[in-house]
Amino acid sequence: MDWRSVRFDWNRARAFLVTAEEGSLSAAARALGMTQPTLGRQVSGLEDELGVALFERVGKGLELTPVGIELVEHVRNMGHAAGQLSLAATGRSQSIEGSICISAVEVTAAYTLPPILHELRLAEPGIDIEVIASNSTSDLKRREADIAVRSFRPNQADLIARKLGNPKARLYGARDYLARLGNPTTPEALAKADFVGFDRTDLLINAYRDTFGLELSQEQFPLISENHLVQWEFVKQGAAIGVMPEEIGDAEPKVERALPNLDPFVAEVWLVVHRELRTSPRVRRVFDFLADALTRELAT
Amino acid sequence: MDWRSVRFDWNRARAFLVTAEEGSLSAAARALGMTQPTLGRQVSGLEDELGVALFERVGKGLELTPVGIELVEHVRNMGHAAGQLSLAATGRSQSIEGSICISAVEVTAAYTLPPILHELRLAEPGIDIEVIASNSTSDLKRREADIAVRSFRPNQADLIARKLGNPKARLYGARDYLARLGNPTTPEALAKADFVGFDRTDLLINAYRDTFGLELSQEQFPLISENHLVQWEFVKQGAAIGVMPEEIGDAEPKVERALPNLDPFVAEVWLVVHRELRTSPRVRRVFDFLADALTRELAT
DNA sequence: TACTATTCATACGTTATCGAATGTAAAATA
DNA sequence: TATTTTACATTCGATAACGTATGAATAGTA
Repeated sequence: MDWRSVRFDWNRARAFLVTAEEGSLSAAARALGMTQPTLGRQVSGLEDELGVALFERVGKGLELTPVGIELVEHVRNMGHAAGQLSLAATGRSQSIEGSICISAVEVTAAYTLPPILHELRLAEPGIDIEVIASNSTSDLKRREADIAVRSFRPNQADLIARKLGNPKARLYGARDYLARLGNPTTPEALAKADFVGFDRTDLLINAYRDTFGLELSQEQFPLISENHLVQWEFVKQGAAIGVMPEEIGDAEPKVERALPNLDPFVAEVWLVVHRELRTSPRVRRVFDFLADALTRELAT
Repeated sequence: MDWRSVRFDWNRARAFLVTAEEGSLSAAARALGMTQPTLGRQVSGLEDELGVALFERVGKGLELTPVGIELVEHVRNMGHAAGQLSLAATGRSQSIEGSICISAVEVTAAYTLPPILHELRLAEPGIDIEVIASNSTSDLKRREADIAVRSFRPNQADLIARKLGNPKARLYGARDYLARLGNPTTPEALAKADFVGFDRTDLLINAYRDTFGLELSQEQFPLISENHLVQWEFVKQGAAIGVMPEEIGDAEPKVERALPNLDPFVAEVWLVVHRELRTSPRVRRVFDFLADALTRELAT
């Protein structure tokens, strides 16, 4: 076998890949945890090494040359294989120490996980933990996280999911806000209040009607935020009615259940991990710990 | 996009790949033009980085662990993509300067190419040339060489081939050796001589019968060498009869044609290049130069 | 058994690479 | 138009990687 064609600096190929995908050296540097000069040197080093111009320096920013567009396909293949390698290696790693990344929706990340993860840190000081708080369903297959807490069963084949329970979500409002509304006891009475929502689509209105029997209109959603934590702050400050899991809503003294007799919304909680990672002692340890803690949390 | 999974040192992956394929750190170091301590550091660095044991240090030499066997598949994919990248980049490189690698059978490499390549060096001082002299049909698709001189039309789709001519090969023997045989003038008389051959299979005997009408037996091939240059030395020293292209055989004063009236063996000469590399000015320059020079050589 | 030829591991001086700081230039913003 | 933001290029000291030299251990051979 002859290795002439693989002798070039592979790290420079990585720099090229990330730079091309991110669109700038600075963004690539942020993504890789390196500095912009380093990325710049590596990319131009690759250009010299291959004898081609990959980027065109056009004022501020870079732009792929036609040659660069053609070659980025190949570094993308390299990157894909590198990702597979990393995935398989993490799965086969037998060391309990290292870092792990958990993805969860904002409310879970902010209110549910911290005490659990604190316990985990005490039990396993060698494990470093990173939490990604995002309502977007981050893709485990792309290694954005090692473990994810989800509210639905993922349908991807390579993912292993365990259902932890059925948390109940209820309507909450600040005590003074509910008082101002006259402490409504029927859906019809509450339907005159303001509500917080994720966006301005009809999905939320339909969900309120189907779940709680509340007939609401677009005008009753004056406060919109994609961020559930921001929504909750609005609720706590008495600006509107919002939805929260029981465990979190009941623990907040400023608010109380609106229409406590109403049937709650029954959600699901799934703990998800990539099949490849399941065999790693570290991932398994965290997965089992989370599963245990969250199950207990939901049982109360 | 999240790049956590590609943050590991890709050069270490390359070190792992070549070490696994070559079987030892020392061999990998030779193949990559690095030193053995460097490769050793890179491999163990990757092991630390991934948290897995890739090799088992067993006495002399390394042995892949089960995990290593599994992971080498992925670095092989990386290596394949890296090779594709290098190939495409070389093809797109617009710089005439750089190195180029030419593969040819030993006789061509030793006698035909040197004067031609000397001329080329004078015309293009910026091009460094490497010649691989090998009778094995080195694979252009694996980038063992950029350009190859072949005696047959390659049938791989990605290769571009140009036929340069039909060199004639004849039987030669040292003058004193032919005199000792009584200067044979018929195939029957020459068939009592000794011959040199590539191996001990029947292919050569059949070729002698079909081409020159010589009925030979295994016993008449006391001198065997895979190396055509070694064969030629045997012929020059009067040890046996051998085959050579006319241009080379006639230029050697120590030998003369055996049975000069016999029809020569008509061979073919093809110049071959990978389709991807054809667009490179450097490769194209060398290709055209070689094609021109070899065509003139064969016309004389 | 002694010898040779490999192999991988270690120590140390040198080189090359990296990151922090700074400069420059082009968009976006006001 | 002045200002801010964002991006790439350059410089220089610190650091990490490399190569040379050497040692230890193993497998093959006389």
